[in-house]
Amino acid sequence: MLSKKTQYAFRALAHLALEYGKGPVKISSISIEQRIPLKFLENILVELKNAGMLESKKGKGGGYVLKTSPKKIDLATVIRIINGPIALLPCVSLNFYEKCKDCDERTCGMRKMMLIARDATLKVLEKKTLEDIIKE
Amino acid sequence: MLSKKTQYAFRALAHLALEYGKGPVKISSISIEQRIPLKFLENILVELKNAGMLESKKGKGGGYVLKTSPKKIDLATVIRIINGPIALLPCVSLNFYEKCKDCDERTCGMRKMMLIARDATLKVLEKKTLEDIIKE
DNA sequence: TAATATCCTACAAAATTAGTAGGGATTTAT
DNA sequence: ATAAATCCCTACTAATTTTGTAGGATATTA
Repeated sequence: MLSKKTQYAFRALAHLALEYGKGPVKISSISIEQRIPLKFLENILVELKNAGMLESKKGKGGGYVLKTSPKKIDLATVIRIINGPIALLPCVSLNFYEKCKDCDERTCGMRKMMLIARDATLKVLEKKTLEDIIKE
Repeated sequence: MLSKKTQYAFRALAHLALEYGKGPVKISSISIEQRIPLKFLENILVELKNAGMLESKKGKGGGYVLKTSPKKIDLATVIRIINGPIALLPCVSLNFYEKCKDCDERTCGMRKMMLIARDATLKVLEKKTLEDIIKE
């Protein structure tokens, strides 16, 4: 399951997607309109910014904007930044890979199945974007 | 990601699948061979039993057996028993559904995307079984 | 220089996960 | 009947992760 933090991230990003092209949006207004705790949201937006998904501007008139079009921001990328791995096991994760102790990867049946599951999930999450979320 | 407990569960079930038809297997021998903490494994096996996946026998010569053929035990069922929901959001879970507060389910774009992702994942996890895990 | 806003570090509370302890209940063998 | 073997139940503890909060530093604008 996605953490609450990740759900907040998606709400904030959807908000920014709707304002895309209209200039910076303040954290505080996202916080209020999306009902997300202000300071928690700050952390989230900084993380997204550090990951290269957002740009920020300080001072009056400042705020956050999406760095690229909502069409180009896919859901898998967002999840990886805030939530972590998408795969069900570390040993089948593309971006957070960790070898498992006691199994031989070439023959491990569990791993094979989890690879298939991962691919099926990724095929969706890498194709769908913020655009898909906001379009009614 | 699957919890460590769930990974233990799969290892224990794969073990039982390999012994399927050969009589009960003791917790202690699963614990040793699969390197799973004994008391923790006890909890896991009782849960699987209470969920109807295993049968147990007490006393000498006792232990656990799969209640049905490894072919009939799919991965989604195991995950739901030990790990919980497979969906990425409570509002798109079939077995652990919870309504989300601030969204209209008919129009929520996030929900639509997560439904598609869930279906893709489930299609794999409901089709693959313990048999698939143990067959080399 | 004052106001506005993001950014940084650190902490704290709550929830979940992982594992342990100790003994009770049931079955089998002697 | 009794002892041994084995699962089963309740409760606790420890570790980790999640969900925040606090307070101020830094940058920008007017």
